[in-house]
Amino acid sequence: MAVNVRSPGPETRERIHDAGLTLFNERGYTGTTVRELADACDLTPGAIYNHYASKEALLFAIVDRVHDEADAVLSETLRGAGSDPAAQLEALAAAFTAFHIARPRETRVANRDYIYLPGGERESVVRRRRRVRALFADVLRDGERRGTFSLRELGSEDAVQAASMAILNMVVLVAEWFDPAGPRSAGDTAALHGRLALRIAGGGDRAGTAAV
Amino acid sequence: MAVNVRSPGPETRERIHDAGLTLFNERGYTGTTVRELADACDLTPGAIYNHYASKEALLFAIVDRVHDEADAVLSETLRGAGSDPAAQLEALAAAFTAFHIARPRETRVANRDYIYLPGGERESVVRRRRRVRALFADVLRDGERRGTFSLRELGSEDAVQAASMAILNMVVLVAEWFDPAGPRSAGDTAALHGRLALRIAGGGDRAGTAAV
DNA sequence: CGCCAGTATGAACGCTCGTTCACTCAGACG
DNA sequence: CGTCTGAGTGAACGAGCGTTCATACTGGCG
Repeated sequence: MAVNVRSPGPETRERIHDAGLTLFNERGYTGTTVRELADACDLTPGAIYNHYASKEALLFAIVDRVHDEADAVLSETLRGAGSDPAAQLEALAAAFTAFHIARPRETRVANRDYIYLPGGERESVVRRRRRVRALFADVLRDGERRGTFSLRELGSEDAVQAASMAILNMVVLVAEWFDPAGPRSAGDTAALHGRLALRIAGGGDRAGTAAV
Repeated sequence: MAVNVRSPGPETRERIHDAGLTLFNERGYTGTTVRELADACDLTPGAIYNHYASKEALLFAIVDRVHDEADAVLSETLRGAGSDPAAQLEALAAAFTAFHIARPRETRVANRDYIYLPGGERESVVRRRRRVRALFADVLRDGERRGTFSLRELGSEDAVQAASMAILNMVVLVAEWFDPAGPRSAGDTAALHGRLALRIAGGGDRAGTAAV
């Protein structure tokens, strides 16, 4: 009856991926039904299964891809940041902020709904997330050891952990409040987060990063 | 057949509330079924409805209560903090951190699952959350105006918003990584967050808050 | 002591869930 | 030109969902 051919290549798969992004973001994974997914792509529920083995498989594809992209952003940023821990931290915080502003749906779904993945896949995601935490913590520890940062003077056991989580949470949750129509641009906000990260770490303000 | 009386007063209602806290926290609101809820309380599904009108009503009771408690903590803290913005900010960040460490299930459900509330109730919750954001932003703005904080020197439009969100996200998400069995106590972590908040705001370090 | 209010049961309600299946059809290929 | 393949339909599957209801029991009150 209706036309069967809507796209030649793997475009449909991508359309489902995108609809999953939008709907999982808005209603959560368990709050989204396969029929809603199908409606959003102008498909019937059954057709979804020509492209993904299950609803869970779609979630994993979404979460996995954004983690790939995040890893790429972080490692490229680190590679271009030199060896100064302050420069590294500022660059990482800024780049990761820009990444989260550019992909609000992806990052929100990844951060919130990965818990619905089946055991093995969830663990693999958890491992990847821990590696990101460790990356920030390592930069802080490195800077602390070399005297660039000053976290020990806060007088708390292992302030590195709390500080790196403070930086990471600032960055990861930026899309919850950032308004693209607001007075501050994405780039400006990313740069601001870079400087706030340095403040948290207690270093880097010495070499005139103040005025822009 | 089985014994019908398990508790005299409104204790059962509280048991359901607590099970909701645990299960919503672990699986999310839409990921939790009324039967799981009932099992966790040694009840049958129907009995739940003697105490709550619906699953949604239970969610609202949970979210509403923790917001009441949060409001109480914040206003009491502010009342006892004097008029110095730095002292206010440090006390607010510390107290709110302690609150989130003490109630990890409650705050996680409130922060994540309030989106599943029906229109009117969700809006009321959103309003309350905005008021908390405004409280922190107001303290920052006040300190900025009085020269206690230094956010303008970051060279970004409205750095107050970004800084207050950085502080709030640090505080609100502490339970995601804080380990009660770890080397740092809850009180110590709360105090550390108070000092990190001052760093973010760019003030308060002048009057020897360094060593503890 | 009789009764009522409160709280439980357990079986059912209609609905919607994720998924499957038999089938259709268009386009590519030998 | 016949055939095969990939992508779609629409109806159905069993399971499980949130919720309701007739019924039963019990402790406290008049």
